[in-house]
Amino acid sequence: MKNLLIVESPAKAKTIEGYLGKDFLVKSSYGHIRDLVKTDDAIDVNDNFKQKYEVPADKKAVVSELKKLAKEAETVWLASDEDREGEAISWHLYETLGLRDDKTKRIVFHEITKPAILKAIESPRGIDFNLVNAQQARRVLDRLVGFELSPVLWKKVKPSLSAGRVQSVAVRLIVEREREINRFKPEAAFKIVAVFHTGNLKESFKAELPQRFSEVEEAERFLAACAEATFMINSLETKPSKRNPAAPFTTSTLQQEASRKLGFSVARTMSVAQRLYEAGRITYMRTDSVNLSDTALQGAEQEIKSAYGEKYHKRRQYRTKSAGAQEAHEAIRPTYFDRHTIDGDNAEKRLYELIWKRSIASQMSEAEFEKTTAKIGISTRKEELVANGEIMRFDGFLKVYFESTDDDQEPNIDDNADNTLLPPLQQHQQVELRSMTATERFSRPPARYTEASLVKKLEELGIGRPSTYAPTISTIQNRGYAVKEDRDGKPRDYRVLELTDGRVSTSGKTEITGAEKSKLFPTDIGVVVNDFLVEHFKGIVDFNFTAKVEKEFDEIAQGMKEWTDMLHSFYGPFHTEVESTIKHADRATNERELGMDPETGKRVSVRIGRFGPMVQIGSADDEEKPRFASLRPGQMIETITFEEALELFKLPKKVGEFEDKEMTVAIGRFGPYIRHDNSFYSLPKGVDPHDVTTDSAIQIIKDKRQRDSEKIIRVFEENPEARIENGRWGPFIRFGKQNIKIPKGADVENIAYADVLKWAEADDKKPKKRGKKA
DNA sequence: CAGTGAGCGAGCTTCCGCTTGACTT
Repeated sequence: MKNLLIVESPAKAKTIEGYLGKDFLVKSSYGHIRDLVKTDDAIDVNDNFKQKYEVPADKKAVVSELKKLAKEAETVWLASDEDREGEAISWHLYETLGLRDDKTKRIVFHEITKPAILKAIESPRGIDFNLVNAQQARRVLDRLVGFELSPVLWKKVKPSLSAGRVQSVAVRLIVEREREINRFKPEAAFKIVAVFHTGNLKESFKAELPQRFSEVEEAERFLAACAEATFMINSLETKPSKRNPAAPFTTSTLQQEASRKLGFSVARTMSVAQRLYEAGRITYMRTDSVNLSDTALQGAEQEIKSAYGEKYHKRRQYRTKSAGAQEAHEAIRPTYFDRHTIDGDNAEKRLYELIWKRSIASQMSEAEFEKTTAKIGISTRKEELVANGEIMRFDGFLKVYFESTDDDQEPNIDDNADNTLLPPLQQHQQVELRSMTATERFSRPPARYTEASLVKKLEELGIGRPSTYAPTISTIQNRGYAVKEDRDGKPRDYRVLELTDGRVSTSGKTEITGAEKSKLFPTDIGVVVNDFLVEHFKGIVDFNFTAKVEKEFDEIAQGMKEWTDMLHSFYGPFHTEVESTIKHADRATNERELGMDPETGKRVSVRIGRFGPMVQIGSADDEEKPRFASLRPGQMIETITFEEALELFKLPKKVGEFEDKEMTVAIGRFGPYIRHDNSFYSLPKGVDPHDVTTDSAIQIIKDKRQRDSEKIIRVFEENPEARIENGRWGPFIRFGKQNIKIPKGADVENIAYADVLKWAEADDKKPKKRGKKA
């Protein structure tokens, strides 16, 4: 074999092999092949941060194969990515495979196209050790931070916790956003919306007052004045406007759009994209670049011109906005633009179409609009109402794609005065008022993060990389620092003043506010850890810490700074801080005292207990044992009120007997329920668990039994505990507490009791599924 | 789907970034 070329990704290797002739064998390193040993002695801080590396077990096979092939090859081409990590991979390969200078060449390319690769082969270079040193500084700093901070948390908070340059900032963002929301006091103001017509009722249109009234009396006076007024078009202005398409996808923008448009978690987006990439449908999905190769630009142009026509095409090159982008790859795009859709499962199809549309749109002409603004004078007031109309003159890129935004939560009522068509109007024309409303609206707190909007924020801060966004989001949830949840909203009253037929009437309405879907909430442990880190390691969890060290990594990469110098000046003060925190800091807690129990006169306090957040009445020193209750989902130590805490002790509650067995009402993980004879009966929606009486509890139990009995297909004579039932996915066998799947091909009508026993035994031997941690 | 909440202490936990399978459902 003449040439061995090594890239990072096996899918990439396959593609490149097709571009190069028989003289090249193309193989993959599967990312990094070496890492710091997992133990605490990986870095010798007293010997210039000397590192101990090892080939992890799952990389041994790859390394030995590459080693063998490298020995046989005349020339080894190291073609890992052109960024810090890629350069380090080349260096680790060079060292680990025992390569020789005279038969090793380092090449780089930013796109997987034939011309780019051939060109790269014509201009090989050596390994850039400045870049390698920058990566070592990054790697060592992250290890030092993570492996010194985490043990501090084990001592001062609780074992197994973790902290790091990236994850701890992610948690901080969530905690601080939650506090902003808790502190937020909504301000009410009245928004005026009018409907006019031109005299012809069919030609009606909406207009809005730009300013709002904070007092109801002001709004009332305004409406009353309008009742007496005549209205005239004071000015009419028509302006052309344009909208440009968004840049093609990067990892972060793909995660955001897939979250908004398809409802995917960031992890789901990445795994679906990985499948598309491996199937050769899209380019590499972990990228921070918005750049498209010439091949791609040509492909898009050809497809747009043939599918939509010449005037829809406009060649565009985008520039990256995010700091710290390393741009080792292209933007995420389809490999073949003429494939509008692909085969595959539903998720694959939908994600592919999103990528196809976004990429195609990025090379299309702008959409053109004509925006008309009419200002309407009021004879009895000096304010003007404004009506906006918009006509699309040319759809351009909107033919295939429009980008959604994050702020579509809780849309204001009547908020769509924009983007509508206005009837033909003229200056000084009189218009007739049809109706006018003043609606009480409230200012909104900042939005909680979704997984994707948190990724966006991290990217803006330059924290994390395309390959780590999804894992980071998972880590902070797995460690119990944050949870992704839905929360019900609360009703809120608002007032509406209405002017019709010259009279102002007031009515009260109710809306639901604060409902959340799939948002990130901090947990109590997340709050404690965050506050501890902010107090003792302000520098590390500072939002600019990464940006600051990245700047130094860049200087190292340019050969302007010694990587060990940088680490020395960081590690000295950091380590001192770690030592003194271990020695002097108090154990972290967020215990709060809420007051005195009116019944017993004992202290009521909240804190994190062995099994999670809890309320305690009384103390361990008391003669009488203290009482405990766990907090409910959605409740937090920081925000729970005295009343809510006492409420937790009212349940579980005995509500009488039925069939000689006690009935108990409690709230569990899935909501309120009645427990009776070791069975659970959920309360119907809307029933307050405190209001359940003996009679209503019996009724709920009977109802549930009735519903269950309707599901029973057959009870086995041999054993009334064994029966066939209709479940959610069809019939199954209930055998005492065991639920057994009916094997494929079995004749449901003629199952014998012997079959049941056989299947039950087989089912018992199957490994039990791992229970999720609560 | 409960309630549980002491203390002792061996041995363990943990970072970020680059890549996929091997798993289970």
